[in-house]
Amino acid sequence: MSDREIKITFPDKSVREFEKGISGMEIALSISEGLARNVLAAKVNGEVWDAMRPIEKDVNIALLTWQDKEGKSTFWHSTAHIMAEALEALYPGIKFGIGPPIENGFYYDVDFGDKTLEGAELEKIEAKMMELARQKNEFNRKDISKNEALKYYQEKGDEYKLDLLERLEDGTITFYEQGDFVDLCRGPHIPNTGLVKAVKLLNIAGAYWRGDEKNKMLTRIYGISFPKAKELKEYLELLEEAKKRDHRKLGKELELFTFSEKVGMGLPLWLPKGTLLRERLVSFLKKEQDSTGYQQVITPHIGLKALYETSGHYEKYGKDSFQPIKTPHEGEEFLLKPMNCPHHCEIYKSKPRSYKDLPVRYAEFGTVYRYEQSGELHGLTRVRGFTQDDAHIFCRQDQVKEEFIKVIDLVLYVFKALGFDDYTAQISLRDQDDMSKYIGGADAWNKAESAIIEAAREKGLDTVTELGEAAFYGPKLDFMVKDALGRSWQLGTIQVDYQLPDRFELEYTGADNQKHRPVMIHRAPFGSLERFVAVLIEHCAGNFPLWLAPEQVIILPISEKFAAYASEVKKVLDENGISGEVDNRDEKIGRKIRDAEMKKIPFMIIVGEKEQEENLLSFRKHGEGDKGNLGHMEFVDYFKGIINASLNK
RNA sequence: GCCUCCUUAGCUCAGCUGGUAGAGCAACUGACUUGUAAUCAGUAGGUCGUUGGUUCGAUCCCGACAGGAGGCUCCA
Repeated sequence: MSDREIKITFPDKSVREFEKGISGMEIALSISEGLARNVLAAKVNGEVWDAMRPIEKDVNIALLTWQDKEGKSTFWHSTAHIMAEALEALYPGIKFGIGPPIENGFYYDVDFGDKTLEGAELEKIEAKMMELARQKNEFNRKDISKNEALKYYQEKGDEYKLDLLERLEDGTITFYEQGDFVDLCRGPHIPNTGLVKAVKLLNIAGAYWRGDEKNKMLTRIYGISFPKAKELKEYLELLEEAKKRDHRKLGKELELFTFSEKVGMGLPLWLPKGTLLRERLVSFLKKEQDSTGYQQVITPHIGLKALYETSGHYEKYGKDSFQPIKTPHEGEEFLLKPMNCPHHCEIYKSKPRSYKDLPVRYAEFGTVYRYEQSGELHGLTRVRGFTQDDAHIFCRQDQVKEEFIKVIDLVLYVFKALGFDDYTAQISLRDQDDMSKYIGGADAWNKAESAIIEAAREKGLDTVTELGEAAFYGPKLDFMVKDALGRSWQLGTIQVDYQLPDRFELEYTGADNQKHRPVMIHRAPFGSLERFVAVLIEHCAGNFPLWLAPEQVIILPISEKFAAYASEVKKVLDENGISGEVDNRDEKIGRKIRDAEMKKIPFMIIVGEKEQEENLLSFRKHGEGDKGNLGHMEFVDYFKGIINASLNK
């Protein structure tokens, strides 16, 4: 082999020799024209490169197409550049922030100066983008010196790009050029604009430059693009489908909860059916907690301001919270409780504790109130008054890991019983560069963080670690679940806390007859009942597991002549803890079935002449249709069998 | 809190570049007494989110406020 040749290793480990300086695209062409047509980028030694970029040495290569995640990102990133080109053509003089690909599509942050971009203009931009795409302009990569780059943007007067450039090292800077547009960009990009066959700009939003509220707000345009028009259509249909699962829509349709302008935004009103669902969740968890050593406690909804001064919450959140409640007594102030822990600390303090008493586990379905920013409220997932399935475990340092692991087990059991198998476990640690956000010393933080990391590892959890996401008093392990539209929400949470025990001067007497400080673990498997119910609704599209369904069965008499028999059947169900009503409306059976199906009631029991004569019931399963006849108790057994199967550990 | 958009009957939505509104479903009344995803007929229901302004005249145009949607910031 001559030194003009290099060895290329493919994902299947096969090796071929090519001439030095060959590009990913040329390699693709050597395999097949079809592949070459679809190649968007090349992964070279694990790094995504432009397909046209020459390769100068022996490497591993994987050719990326639309099927690959990185292929899609590259495609969307390039589309963002096309959008920028279109915008510059339509609105000369605008300035650009950043324009990255995201999970589904891309965005670009733009400073339009005095102009406000209106939603109606998006179509015009889309049309311009498609026009540019059809020109099949190549994306050209160009190494550029920092000085030259600075000069270019100084002349252009784009302070955002200059801001970005200032943080970059000379020698690592590249420009990408397509058509008449040049952008500071690390790349990579697709070979040419012509690969983009369909574009949809989805919405306009405001976004602060560098995500900092103090900076200017830029206009962010979100969009998505595809290599085939059909795929865009399918994507938009998928979005429509997802909207049907939206808990806000289903919550209204299934009469679970509502909001009232008069009561106030972010303050959910639970309707009877929603309350029943919620109570089932509560008793499910209570039962589990009772058998794992928790004790229920109840504390009031308000507490003296001094309580939260002790806990540190007032200092941290006081000015952004619901303001203190005054009383006729001058100087007396109460706060709506934003969390239950201070109250629980005081319960712990109500009597002397011995090391033999620990761990002590206090659980409360505690309703708390937080003044969330108005723009952040969202259905049941982000509200201003909500109920946490809270508990605080007070234990010795040597019990922390074991307790933490027990809590993880509980959370996983809850998720399993409800069919959440697609969650991520996130370890949230402090931001070491900005300790002003937190209370407590580095030593306590180190201990707390390593306790969480170890426990998660021991349970074999698949975790991601986020720095700077910790609570102000301690690190946490959060369980995140996605909603119908792919947005991630935190459900279960477990937090280790060395600060509150200090602040409340909690103690226990050790075997050495000395006073010691307990460690506190905050935990909530659901997180909050509101958010949990919201995500549950979207997860099952309103088809709740049988044991949770607010209406488990509905009895449908063929005509009013069988109303009496229907009540007999209902009595049997009632006696066996099965909840359901009789549909005595003056309607045909087809209509009653249809309505019950729409209400997503798991079982329909149909009773008419035949059933009455033989003392049977005919039943249907939601979404499945007629399941035949059973005796009353046979049905009860069948029903209970389903529930037991889904709740067994 | 900040950007863009939205708000018409209980619900889902029509309403042609300004002349005080319409459908389907639900509700109510009556007929039908029904066999596995919508029986028929009739009745009633809205100061077009609120509030200023422009106009002879505003659901429609402009402003403010409230609520909602999608983001940003935030999230004990």
